[in-house]
Amino acid sequence: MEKYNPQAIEKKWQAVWNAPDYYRTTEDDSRPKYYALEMFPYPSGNLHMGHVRNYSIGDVVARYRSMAGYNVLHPMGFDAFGMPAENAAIAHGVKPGNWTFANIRNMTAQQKAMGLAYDWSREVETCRADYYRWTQWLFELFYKRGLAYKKEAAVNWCDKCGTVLANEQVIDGKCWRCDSEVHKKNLAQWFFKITAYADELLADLDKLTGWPARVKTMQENWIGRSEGLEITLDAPELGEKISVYTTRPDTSFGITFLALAPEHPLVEKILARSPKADELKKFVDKARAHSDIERTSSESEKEGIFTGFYCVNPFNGNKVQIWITNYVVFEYGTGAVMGVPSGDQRDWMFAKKYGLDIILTLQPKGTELKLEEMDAAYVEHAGVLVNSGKFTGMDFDAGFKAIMDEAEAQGFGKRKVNYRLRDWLISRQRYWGAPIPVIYCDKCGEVLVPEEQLPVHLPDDVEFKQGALSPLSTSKHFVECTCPKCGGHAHRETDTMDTFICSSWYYMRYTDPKNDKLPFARDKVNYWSPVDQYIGGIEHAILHLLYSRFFTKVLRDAGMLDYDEPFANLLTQGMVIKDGAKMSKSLGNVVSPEEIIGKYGADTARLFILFAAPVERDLDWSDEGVQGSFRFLNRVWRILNIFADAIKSPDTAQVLTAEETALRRTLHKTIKKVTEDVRDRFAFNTAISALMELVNAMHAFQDKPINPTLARELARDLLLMLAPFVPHISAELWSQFFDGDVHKQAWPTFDAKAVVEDEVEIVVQINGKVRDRINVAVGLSKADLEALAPTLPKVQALTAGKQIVKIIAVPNKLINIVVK
RNA sequence: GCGGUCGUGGCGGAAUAGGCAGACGCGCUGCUUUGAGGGGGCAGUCCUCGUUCGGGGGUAUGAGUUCAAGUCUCAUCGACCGCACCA
Repeated sequence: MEKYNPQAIEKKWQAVWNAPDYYRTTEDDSRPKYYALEMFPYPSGNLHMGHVRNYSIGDVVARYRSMAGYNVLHPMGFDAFGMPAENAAIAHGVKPGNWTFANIRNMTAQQKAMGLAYDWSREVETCRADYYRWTQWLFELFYKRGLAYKKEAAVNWCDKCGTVLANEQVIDGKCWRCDSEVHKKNLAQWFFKITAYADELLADLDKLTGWPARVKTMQENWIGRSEGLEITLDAPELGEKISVYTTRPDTSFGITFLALAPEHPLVEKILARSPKADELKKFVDKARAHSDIERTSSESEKEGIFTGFYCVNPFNGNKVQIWITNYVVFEYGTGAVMGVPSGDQRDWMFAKKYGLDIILTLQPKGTELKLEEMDAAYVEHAGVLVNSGKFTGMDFDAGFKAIMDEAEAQGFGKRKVNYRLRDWLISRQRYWGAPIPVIYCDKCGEVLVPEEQLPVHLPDDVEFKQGALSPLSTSKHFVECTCPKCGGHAHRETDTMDTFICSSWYYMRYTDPKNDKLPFARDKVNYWSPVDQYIGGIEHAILHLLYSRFFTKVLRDAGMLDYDEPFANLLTQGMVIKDGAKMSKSLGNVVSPEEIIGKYGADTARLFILFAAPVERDLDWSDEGVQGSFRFLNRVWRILNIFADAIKSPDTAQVLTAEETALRRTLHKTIKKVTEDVRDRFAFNTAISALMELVNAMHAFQDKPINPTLARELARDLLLMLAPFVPHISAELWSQFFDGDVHKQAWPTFDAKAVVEDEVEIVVQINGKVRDRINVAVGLSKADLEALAPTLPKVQALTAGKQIVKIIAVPNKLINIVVK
């Protein structure tokens, strides 16, 4: 018997699979389509275990679907623009392109060494001109649809990366990439108007029945829709009107102060008029200087200063003090907030701290609240209105609505929907990205580069310096240009696009990767889309997954495709952990995939990673566990070699022995379970454990003869089921016993007759405790079981002298006898 | 603070529609095979009392629903994740 030699086998079969047409997929196919997709990687240099896990899961899905009769699209590519390439250029003087392509070559070789079933002819690399040409084209499409605009704003700036960041890329006030603190900077920047789709992005989450609730909740929170009322208050001394936004219009009669953000435009006017301007200015400067972290932390002390000016509550004519505070967020709502201490805990604390008036406007039904006895605001959305003019006595819901109606009727208020979601800041002051295809003409202003002139190529003659602004501005030949409209003097935009734009449409490009007339043809994208199964890490729950949904909706509205959501089903895999922490260089707990594949082979690496944990959960790396997986493959190899003679023998007329019949039953039960686990639940760990049980059962025949027909059936179906998980060893053993290619065979179906047993073990319980097990004919009726139970000797012994109150029988499962 | 997920052997985990808790694997123990480079096969392995048979207990804790609860309900404790002064 030859030894299992994974290195030799894997090389041999990878050579077969690397033939140009082996995995080529076309639309011209009568089978139903299935689009399996893993999030494409950033070409950092080497695959890590997270990649291995991601691709192993995707490969099982793709290979299984292909065997199960689908026309499967399973592509791979690289998210190839981004900072690390540029940092390599700064640190080592390597050209970002050279660095990137070398990494892509290396990682592609590693992916091929994993035996993944990709259609490489569809590979997409976002840093290539034939791809970013269409990224630029799509920018122009957004621009023409009024969804791309430039504006000056206080934006998030990361010093270390030397660029701005989108809100989604700021995590706890820190840069998502380098973890350094982000601060605000006023810059003129390009934005995508994602807020125009806020409502649909929120509403369509309901359509995503194949997404984890967790991800949908995160997106829901991020979009942060709220309904409320915008109220305008007169400030006669200032000759101004101030708008505030509230989600609690029912408390409007309780306004006792008005809080302005330090950035609010009215602050300048107040400073100009106030006798205590110096004092106010000191406060405003201090508040503005605070970092985002300090300002958005709910633990920060709420501070404010009275301006000396008043406005008027339009509901009851009350005089309301105008304060400048450090806790109102300028970017949300109107940047000004009405203060109702009785109904909002922050306002309550603020009022207590500065001794402001408190007016009660709502109290629970049947209870009378007394301000002097309260030590917190009453914040429930229920109760009865008090001190609210003609609305007093109404219950919460009626009062809420009536007050909004009143405000709208009187013209000082308007119902309004607000979102936490802000527009997507897409400019980056970096080199290694798709240039924004805009030209600024001295005469015509902002002009799009004409479509036929795309792509705007990245120039070579740039200087890289740490923290320098927009490297593209150092290229003379890039910056200077003529206006496409008037031919006059002009210069190019020197910012590039956020790489998340590149990755917002790559899965569409896979459907038509060579198209040089359009980003993709409508019929092709419609044929393959939506992605049937998308697989990746939870870290993209908001960023990439929200942006991609936005892109899909915009392109649908532009008539380029005909569906609403890009990813029908989403699987978020867990992390790979070792010694209780995520693998990382700094912790020194990294296990390199190359090392494992070199030692045990790709099949073992794949098998371990799929077996060790359910796909959604974090996976604890275990060197011993890897050995266990290797052991299992050796066991498969050995038992099929032991069966080899039988497998190759002709059929005999002999009927199966009882033991053989039982083994065949195990086989068909396994087929049923593995099929359901893989198809319906992505429960690869339990599918593999079922295969292990089957192989264990086969080992009972290692020393005795086995019926050739059965041996053949076992070998066949076992290899077919193993094929998606461990493609190399399956292909090799298949070629030793059977014709054709295991990966082009149909997935096995179970024989319903073989699964049926004549007898089944029934558990007999007395008062819920197992007291006996009996074998009865399968399907024995409830009535028969109930009649049978009291006659059992063991039951009679244990129930002697007691009264049987009730007998519950569940056919094929159990009997429970209740006694007193 | 708000929202979510989850607590099962020494470890990773299983129990899919409320019906035998601990499948499968790791580790460990014993037996076996001249296998002798991290080899293979078989058996045992939740705790506890009892010689085998068997009895009792057991899924974070406490209550509840039910003939029956790891699974459902409520409370408590703990872990992790997301959002977080959004008015």
